[in-house]
This record gives sequence, C-alpha cells and structure tokens, in this order.
Amino acid sequence: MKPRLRFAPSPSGYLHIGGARTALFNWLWARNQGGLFVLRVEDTDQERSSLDSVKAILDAMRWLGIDWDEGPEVGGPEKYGSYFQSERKAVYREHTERLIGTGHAYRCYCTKEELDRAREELKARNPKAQFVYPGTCRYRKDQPDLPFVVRFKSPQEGSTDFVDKVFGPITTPNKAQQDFVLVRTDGYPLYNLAATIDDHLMDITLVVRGRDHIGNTPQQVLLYRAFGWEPPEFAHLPMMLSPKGEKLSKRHASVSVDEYRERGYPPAGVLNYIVRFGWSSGDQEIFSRDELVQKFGWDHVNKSDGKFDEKKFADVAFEHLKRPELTPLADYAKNVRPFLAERGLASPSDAELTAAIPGVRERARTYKDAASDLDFYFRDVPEVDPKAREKLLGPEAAARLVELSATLEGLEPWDAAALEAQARQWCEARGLAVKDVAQPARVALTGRSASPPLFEVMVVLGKARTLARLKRAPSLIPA
RNA sequence: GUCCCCAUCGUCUAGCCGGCCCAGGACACGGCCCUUUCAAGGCUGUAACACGGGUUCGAAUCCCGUUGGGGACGCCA
Repeated sequence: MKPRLRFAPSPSGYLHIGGARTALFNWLWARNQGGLFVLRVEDTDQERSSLDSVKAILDAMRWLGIDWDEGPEVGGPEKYGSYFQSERKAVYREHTERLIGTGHAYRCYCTKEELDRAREELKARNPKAQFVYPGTCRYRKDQPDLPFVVRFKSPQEGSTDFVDKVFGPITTPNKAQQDFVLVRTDGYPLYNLAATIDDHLMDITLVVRGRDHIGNTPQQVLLYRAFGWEPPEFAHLPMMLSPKGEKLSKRHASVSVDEYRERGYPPAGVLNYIVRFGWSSGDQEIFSRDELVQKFGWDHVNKSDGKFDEKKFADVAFEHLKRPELTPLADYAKNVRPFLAERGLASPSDAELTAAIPGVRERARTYKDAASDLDFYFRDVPEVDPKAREKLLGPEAAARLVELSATLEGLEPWDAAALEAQARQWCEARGLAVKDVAQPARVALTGRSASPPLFEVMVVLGKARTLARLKRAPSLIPA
C-alpha cells in the first residue's frame, strides 16, 4: 500500500511555526514516496476549537504550498468519513463500547473535583510528587445514573515498545502508565483515543509528529493492541526551541506562520529553514521545494533539539529571494505587489515592476523591504529622506545636476553603459570626482542615500523621468 | 518525584557501520579586496567533539558512568 501520512492540527489558533514543520516533514515524505498526505482536524475540544482557526490554518498551509490530498475542502474516499473529529463521535462511541466490552476499558465515576482535591492534597504533602489515578473504579459496578469518564485499563507489568524511525527503539515500563482517560464526561474522546482510532481507520502508515508526543505513543500502542490492530510506524521530530532553549513562544520570535507572511518572507524560504532544522543533506543549505521532496529522507533526521536563529532564518529566506532559479521574476513581482499596495502605491504594470526588481533583488531581505526599496520608482515625486538631502545635496551640487541633465538630454541609446560613460566624461572635464555628482544625483532621483546602482536606476526610470527629477534637484533644498 | 529522550564552533549542521578529522560547511562576528551609495560578491580570521572511565594499534565516532539539557506524567492536543 502507498504510504499515507497525516497532519492533524487542533484548530485553537493560528498555524504555529513548529506545526508547520511537522506538516512539512509529513508532506515531504508523502510526496517523496508518491504517497498521500491527509489533513485531519482534531477539534474534539469544543471549548478551544473554532472555525476561524480552521480557516487560518488552511490558509497558512496553502501559503506555504503544503497541499493535502484528503481533508477539509477536498474531501476523500467515502470509507474514511469526515476529516473533522467533531463529526466522528459515533465512530468513537462504537469503539469505546468495544473496549469496555473486551475489558480493556472501564467507566470511572470519580469526579474531576474529587481528583483535583486528591491532587492538591498530595501536592501539599509532597510538592514534587505526581498524582497517579489509583484505579478506584476499575472494579466498581456500573452506576447508571452517574456521569462518568472512560478509562483505559493499563497493564501494570511488562513494557510497551515501539521502534521510532528517528529515535530507534523506545521502551516504556507499563508501571509508569496510569489508567488514562479515553472519553470525557461530555462524551467527547480525548486525543489518544481519537488519534489512534482515526489513524487506524484512515489507514495512516506513518505518524510523524513532534518529540513532545513520544510520551503518549506507548499509550497509543497499548490502544492499538487492545483493539487488535497493528500500530503504524512512528517518527518523532526533535523540537524547535527558542534562542534561549525554552519552548518557542511569542516572546522570542514570530511563532505564527502568518507573521512570516506579513513580514514579507518567501514561503519556500520559510520551508527551507524549518526543514534544515533537524534534517540535512550533506553540506547543502539551500533547496528548492522540488529538491526537498526529492532529497528528503529519514536517515539524516537529527535527534537533538535545536534553537531557532532569527539571523540564519533571515539569511536562508534572503537566499531564496536572491536567486532567480528559486524565485522567478514573475513570482517575485506577484509577491511584492501586496507590499507595494501596503505603502499606498498604485499598481505598476508588470513590465515596470519586472524592470525594477533586478536592481533590488540582492539587497532586499524580504518582499516588504523590496517594496520599500522600490518605492521611489512608483511615486511621481519620490519621498526625500531629509538626512540624505542635508548630507549629500547642497545648492552647488543641485545646480550641477541641472547642468548634467542638459548634457544627458541628447544621449542615445539610454542604457547604463552609455550613461556611465557620459557621466564620467562630464565629471572628468570639470575635474569632479564621480561620487560628488553621483551621490547628489542619487538623492534627486531616489530621495535616498542608498539605492540600486545609479545608472540602472536611470534606465529603469527612463529618460523623461530621470531628467525631470534631475532638474527638480534645486527645489529639493529648503529655502 | 517517576518514566522517556538528547549531548560537535554562539547558532543550524557534516562526520557518526572507528583511522581520510590536531574536525568540514552555513549563519553570526572580525579583517582585507571590489566599489558613485547600500547591498551583493571574492579572499581571510576567531570559534566546537560536555566531563570521566573503559574497549582498541587507533575514538568525535563503540560501551559504561557523571554532569548538563529537554520532554511526558490533564476530563489539552
């Protein structure tokens, strides 16, 4: 059978960068193997789940270019049913009954209040101790009128083992296992139960998830066995921690995928960074999406956690922006447009935009920066940075620019080489250093002290606008 | 507290089935070059096998211990 992988987010917020990484590893392997990638929404916690979150997560996945073969909005074979766990209650109920029937699970009538109290009392006596459910209801008779949860009857002897594709064999003594809850009082299944049933029913062959799930894998293996099912394979990923080595949170970096989009990072760059985090292919750092699919494998997935590095991330993303083979001009143009609009610039034509992009490509680290660098091209009158003007554009220099514009008037052809030759000659004839003219010209043309190469700017701007901006130079100086 | 896991430059990592490694790449940081600006680019420098025992002719690589770090132990996922 073809491999079937899945990503199963719980819709209680945006798509977390760590979640995106989990989704990516699943997706990469599915694509590499010609298997199927399933998206399943784990919304059994009614309190926290929302449709808005589902939408946000789907949008973020689409932006990253991680597409799913089965799941919300695309459906799937009839036999797999809904890809929303909240719509699968009947399935869980039926399977729970089965477990109770075979003696693998039982109803527990202890209330949350009683248990919480016991937990607190224990804590008061011994702050370090951990409450373990004592199995009070294991052999209790059914109480038809009382609310109950369903607990799994964990074995107390032996051990539960599984072989992880990343970590190798993992053994957990069963005595470390308590009678964990399968179904809540409100009838909704808990994670371990729902995930196990769904992974089996949806024919998932390999479960890839964060290392924080290693601990409940034995519980799930126990469940598979209780149902008489063969567990799938498991692969756990090392965690992506904050620069300080703590759990990654808003304090340290952007954790929402949306933020990366808003900050102007290219999706393929984001993917590249998060996959190289924990996986490698020799010394190669930069990969296209296709290359990732082709080269990905489990042999070189690391076991140890790592710390997120903003600088490295930015560099990887930048690398994608710089290389035309990774970000073709047309894509670059398409992606920079929203940021141009954000600055209140009217949409330039594709021709204008693609002519201007090569000049900013190797200096703009994000699409947002690119929009900023491109800004002066698309305003009738560029915004002038006062500092640049004060430093570089005095009255004398401005007057010279007017003179220069006159000599450029008849220049043919209007290309960078001709412009440079002409300008150099002109400077030389007057005994001027090129930079004494170039810098003031830059301010007049772009309003800034830093820009793409001057003569390229002139070419992109075109003769008419270049001359007009040069002639306007004296008016830039305040009286 | 119990259980599980991890350990190469500041960071991500190569190497890990032992000799090619007095440890390679990338980011960051420093220097030089290029240069009309900012970048980009080229060259270059600083910088790591956590520690202690084994095994072996030989260990970053295998084994044990110590230390350090992380995770799990919910009617969250």
